[in-house]
Amino acid sequence: MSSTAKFTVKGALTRARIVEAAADLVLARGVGGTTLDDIRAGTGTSKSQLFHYFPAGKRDLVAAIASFQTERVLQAQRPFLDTLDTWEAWEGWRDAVLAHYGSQPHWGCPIGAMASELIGSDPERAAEVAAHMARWCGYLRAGLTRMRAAGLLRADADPEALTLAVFAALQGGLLLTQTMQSIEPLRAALDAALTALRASAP
Amino acid sequence: MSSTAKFTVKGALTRARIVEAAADLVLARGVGGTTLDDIRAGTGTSKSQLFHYFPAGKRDLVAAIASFQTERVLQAQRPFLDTLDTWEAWEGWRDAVLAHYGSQPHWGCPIGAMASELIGSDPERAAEVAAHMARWCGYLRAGLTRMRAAGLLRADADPEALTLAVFAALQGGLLLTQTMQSIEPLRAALDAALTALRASAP
DNA sequence: AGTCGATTGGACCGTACGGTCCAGGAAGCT
DNA sequence: AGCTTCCTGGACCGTACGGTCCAATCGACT
Repeated sequence: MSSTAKFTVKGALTRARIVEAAADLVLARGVGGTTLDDIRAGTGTSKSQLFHYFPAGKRDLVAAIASFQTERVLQAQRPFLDTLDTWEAWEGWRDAVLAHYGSQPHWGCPIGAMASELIGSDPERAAEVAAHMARWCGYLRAGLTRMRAAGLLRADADPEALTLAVFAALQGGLLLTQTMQSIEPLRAALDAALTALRASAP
Repeated sequence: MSSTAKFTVKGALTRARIVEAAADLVLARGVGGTTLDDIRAGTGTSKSQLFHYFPAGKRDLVAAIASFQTERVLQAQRPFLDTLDTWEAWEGWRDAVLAHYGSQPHWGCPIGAMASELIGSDPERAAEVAAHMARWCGYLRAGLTRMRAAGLLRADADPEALTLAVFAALQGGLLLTQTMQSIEPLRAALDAALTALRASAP
């Protein structure tokens, strides 16, 4: 919410610069591992600017980063994400996900890692991140629901459970991607998830 | 390594008490969210004891916790983990995993969450945790390899890829378990993974 | 009993980090 | 131009936290 309200163009630009640079730092070193001074140095700004654009300090900044990363990752999955109505779309989606995460400067999922880290230290922010993840899941579930309605999935298939399975495979694949420094786990996880999905075809 | 060497029985006991209590705290609040004072208070010990039993301080303690949690979680999967040679064993394993994580006081995987958090702040410790995860994976891969040899999996099945897929489903399911405060994601993820596994049967 | 190391308590220290404050520009508006 | 609001720099502060130190006590062994 909010976004560019109450800032001039210049201000909004500076704010955006901070969020983007901070997002990269947090992706690389985690929320707890990134200090405001790191961000200040990495963006060529000053402490007061950070608190000018994010009055609640690190909390606000973290929330902004979560939104930013969510938009970025959802965008990378388009146009497939909105039209997961066919098996071809799912294949395209899988490829888009692999391409996006394969091209990132760092491994792992910005959203999943933040959620996992924050849940123990800042439940409120963690809930926000969880909401973003739920939104993401919503696209998958919507596609599966439409596919079932169209007869591409058996009537007894459970879109909710299948959604969770695919999303879990995605998140788990990304976690392993991080620890193993390789894209293979993600590929294997997604392939298996799609195989499981197809097992629910009539 | 090391373990009870150079400590008396009483000392080893205290050390174990510290590790166990600290493991719970770290599981609940993350590594960065748990201070040495928290641990001191939570175990009724003193600062000097922490450094007596873990000379390198938090780093040593974290490493000990990782080992402890790994043993605990591997133990919970036995005896299935050692004999993943049949489909029945895999079903049993799935149930054991669900039962173990369902009975924990907190959601999420102690190992996966630590790996994800540490990778950005303490690469050395993260590598240790990753090694534990690799050991865990080894059991899955060994089972799948034996199954292929026994003809329960097609000759063109890739045990390595299937291992990654199952383990990713497990870790991803646990991550969602954490953010959604429910065991369902884990159940759905494991069911889908086993479905994908069965798709590689002759 | 006496000795020596293992064990424990807890005061203390240095610093890194989140956050505050204020003063000095830019930039928009009339 | 003059006023007001936004923007920026950077010194400063309080404290939380990892880590150190030393003295007191316990306990195993001779």
